[in-house]
Amino acid sequence: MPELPEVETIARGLAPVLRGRRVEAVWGSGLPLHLNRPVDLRALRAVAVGRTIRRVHRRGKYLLIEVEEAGAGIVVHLGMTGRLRVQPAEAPRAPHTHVVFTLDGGGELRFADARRFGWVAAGTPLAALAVLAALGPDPLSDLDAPRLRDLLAASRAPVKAFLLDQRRVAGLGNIYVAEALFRARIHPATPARRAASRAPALLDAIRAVLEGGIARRGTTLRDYVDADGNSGDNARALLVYGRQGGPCRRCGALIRRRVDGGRATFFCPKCQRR
DNA sequence: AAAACACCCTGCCTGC
DNA sequence: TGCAGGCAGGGTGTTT
Repeated sequence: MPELPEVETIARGLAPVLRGRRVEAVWGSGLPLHLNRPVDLRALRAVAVGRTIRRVHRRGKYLLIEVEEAGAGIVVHLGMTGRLRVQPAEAPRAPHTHVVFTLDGGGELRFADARRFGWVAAGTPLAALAVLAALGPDPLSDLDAPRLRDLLAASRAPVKAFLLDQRRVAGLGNIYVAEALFRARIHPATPARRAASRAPALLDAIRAVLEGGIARRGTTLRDYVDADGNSGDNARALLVYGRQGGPCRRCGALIRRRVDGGRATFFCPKCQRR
């Protein structure tokens, strides 16, 4: 599932290939993507066609492709099964390919997404997109312990729901939240405001799991591949996610799985007490 | 106002 | 062997 480390890995893989390339055309499958919304091809073409890509980076889980026009660019959200690759134009397109940017020099930037939870949109400028403007601080660059403490203290939500809310902290999904809470020894159902005093440890844990995920090039459970089509290696480093019934690597107790808000939650009942 | 929940989608896996 | 049903969890819109 593309969370911050997976999007970062894709951005790092795409950046050297895309930088300096000119977009010549944009194609769409015609199928709607996220929330049954059609892709606004006209807007994509207006921003991208004839322009040169200057920068490829990430904000939270959003991939940003900036063009030469000041601040303008394309934003891609990978949803659950989205894939972004640069491939030769003559190479066969993967199933569920929905948006294709033709590049000068013969390559194509292709967005494929089996479940169509992802989306692609234009921003003029990117910063004006409401979804980006609403994002909370990036835990690797814009967050410190006092700020996290204040954010936690202001929320009545369970700490797991707090961390999944992109308006609070940007980039965490179900996998890395489970891992971070385990490392910080915080039970997922703990009210956020009661976890505020442990903000320093929680921030350390968040950074450790995200940096580990990036170092291992992302977590591949089933669908995720990087910009080169390679799986990530982080799944073997997971300590609680998907390990229900297995022994805790720290204390040996059996990892539990429960469902909160319709989402699977994994934790060690001994290391993470309420 | 914030929190809880339903919903979109497809592929894979399980159980009958 | 075939098929129904459950599950995966991103974000958003609606309800509580």
